[in-house]
Amino acid sequence: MPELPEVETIKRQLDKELVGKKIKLINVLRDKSFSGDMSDVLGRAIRRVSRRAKVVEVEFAKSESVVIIHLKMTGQLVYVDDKKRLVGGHPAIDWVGRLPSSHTRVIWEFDDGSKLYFNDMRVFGWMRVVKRDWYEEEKKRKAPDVIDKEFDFDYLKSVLKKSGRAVKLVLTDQEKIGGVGNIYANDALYLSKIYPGRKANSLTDIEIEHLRKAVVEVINKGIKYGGSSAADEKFVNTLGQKGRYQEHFLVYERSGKECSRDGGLIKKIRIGGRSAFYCPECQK
DNA sequence: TGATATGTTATCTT
DNA sequence: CAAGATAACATATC
Repeated sequence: MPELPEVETIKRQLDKELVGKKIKLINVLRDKSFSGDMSDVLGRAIRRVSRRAKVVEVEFAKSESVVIIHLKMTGQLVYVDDKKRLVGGHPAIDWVGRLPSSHTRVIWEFDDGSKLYFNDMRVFGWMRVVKRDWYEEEKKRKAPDVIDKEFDFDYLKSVLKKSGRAVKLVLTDQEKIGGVGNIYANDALYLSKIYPGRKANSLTDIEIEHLRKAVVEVINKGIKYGGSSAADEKFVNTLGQKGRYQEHFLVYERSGKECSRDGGLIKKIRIGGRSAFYCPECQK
């Protein structure tokens, strides 16, 4: 579930809570979920939590290493101290249930007794300790984030013109554009009135600019509403800070419902093995 | 029981 | 070789 807005929401919460705390120990309950040499961050104080595309980055004082975290489809981070519980990620019972849960893969314990739980039902996500220098070089080779200045008309056009794939697949291709996943891709295409299956290289200049604006708009809206909690809302109560973007979905998970623009019935199709939602009346 | 699931990547197949 | 399509990862829910 987490796309850029969800990861940004998590990043902001964690940055507010974790800076200055020292990690006492890291308890790895599932080997696949953690890699790298943790001795380089144990006992070090957290300096900053940041984000690049869908990756959370944790920086430490007096350390050559950083910890990077990818939640993939079902990862969630839950921070708990005496008074509060902050969560971000996949909506699952862990948000409000007892911790650690059967999905808890890694636990960080801080010097003040607070804890950070990394839960991940499907175990696709990861936490990695990597060298800062190596990671900085890696990042230079990555595609720009969709909210970076670099993501302008010329950039998007050059990416789209090079591909004959469905435009929705290009939008969610992290090699080309950082941070957009299925939810926001569907909504951005709806906003710009473009059929998700259109060949990327068939878009006109005007459509490309509409699409670029729409992507930026839905991503910023997602951040504003604290991300989205998609389905499974029944699992969340007031203890879990669930996002509210799902209340603003334009087409995502709205198949069979009316398009708010012209009343057309929203259809669900499959593109590249993933679901795509669109209004057949206004998306061409 | 079978289909489906929000992300990424390895492995085919053109 | 490269672009594109598809399977795979591991688990839960409808």
